[in-house]
Amino acid sequence: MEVGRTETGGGESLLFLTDEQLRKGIEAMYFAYRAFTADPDRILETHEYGRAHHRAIHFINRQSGLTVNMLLIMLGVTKQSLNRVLRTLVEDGLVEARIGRRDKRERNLYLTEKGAALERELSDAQRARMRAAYRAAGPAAVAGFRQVLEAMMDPEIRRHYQAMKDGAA
Amino acid sequence: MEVGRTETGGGESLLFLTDEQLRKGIEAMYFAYRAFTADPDRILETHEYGRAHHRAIHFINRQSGLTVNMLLIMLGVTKQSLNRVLRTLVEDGLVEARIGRRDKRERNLYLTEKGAALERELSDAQRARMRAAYRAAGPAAVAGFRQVLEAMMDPEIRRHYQAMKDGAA
DNA sequence: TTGGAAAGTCAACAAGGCTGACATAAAATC
DNA sequence: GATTTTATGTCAGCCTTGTTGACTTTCCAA
Repeated sequence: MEVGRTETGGGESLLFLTDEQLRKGIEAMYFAYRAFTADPDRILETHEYGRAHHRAIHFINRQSGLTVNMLLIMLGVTKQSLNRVLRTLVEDGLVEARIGRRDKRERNLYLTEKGAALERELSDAQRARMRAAYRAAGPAAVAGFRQVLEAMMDPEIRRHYQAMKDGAA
Repeated sequence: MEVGRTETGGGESLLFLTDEQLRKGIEAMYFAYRAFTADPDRILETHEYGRAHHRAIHFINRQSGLTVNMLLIMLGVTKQSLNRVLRTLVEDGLVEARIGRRDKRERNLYLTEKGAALERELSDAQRARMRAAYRAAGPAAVAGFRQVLEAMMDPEIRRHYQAMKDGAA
């Protein structure tokens, strides 16, 4: 609590670590996250889906063929909770669950064309806001934005986040 | 969608606006927000409260004496939803709702000592994570972090966010 | 004095978390 | 080959926190 009100020997200001600065950061996270989810939420309403469906669709699109267990780890929810969501997506023909080749206990998840279409609609909207914010803030700010967010994540999740590469399984 | 893959005439790279960069930003927001709420959530559990109580307590602490209507705007929920939360906080003696001096229809909200104690416990935990992230990323990154988050907010909320000054009503 | 704003309340409902218990198939191990 | 572990699915019930709609009370201001 008494941290950040002095200068280091090296002369680098620590004023950015005052409680007031931290509180502004906390509020910024809260308000920005609300805006961040608002656009997809509006779209989801018209499709009779919720935020949980969006998350599942996002990660299945991101890493086509990932297993239920992997998705569970990414989302950090119980299998019962995920299953409810996943079942409706499969029933509605947005997601296909194929039995694993090597390990037949596993289910590999894929978006159907219909699922991919909804994913595009959702991520277009979300990216539009993110792009506007990025453009307004500029590349240096964006780099800092990403650095702070990464530092805030739980370490295990951060590893998954950093490992996630382009599209393919 | 085809944006960001070229360079401007001025030579400034727009590679930070590619869909892949935007997607990483989206995922970073999601994962970081989850970590951001995890610590307070654990504390709230032991007190039989939820995230909604935390938010109310946060803003009442931040702007002591604010009205129910103002709190409604900050939180972006319905009065019925807020009322349920606020009622338990008043009943449990964490919040005091005083009738407005000028306008007696209004209720000005204040934290009691007990309420302030819980607020401190919650925000200490939340600040600890934020401080660690700030320290790891450094002041320049923090400035960028705040810039991008502000640019992402809805304009009306951003005005409130920027207007909110230190403590007093 | 009356219209409308601020606040409170009741009821009903939905999404999406949770726990616990149990079933099945397949893989892994003894 | 028998047993245990793992991955998945499913049923039932609970909680928090959001929603809508209807209605009341209080009280400022035109």
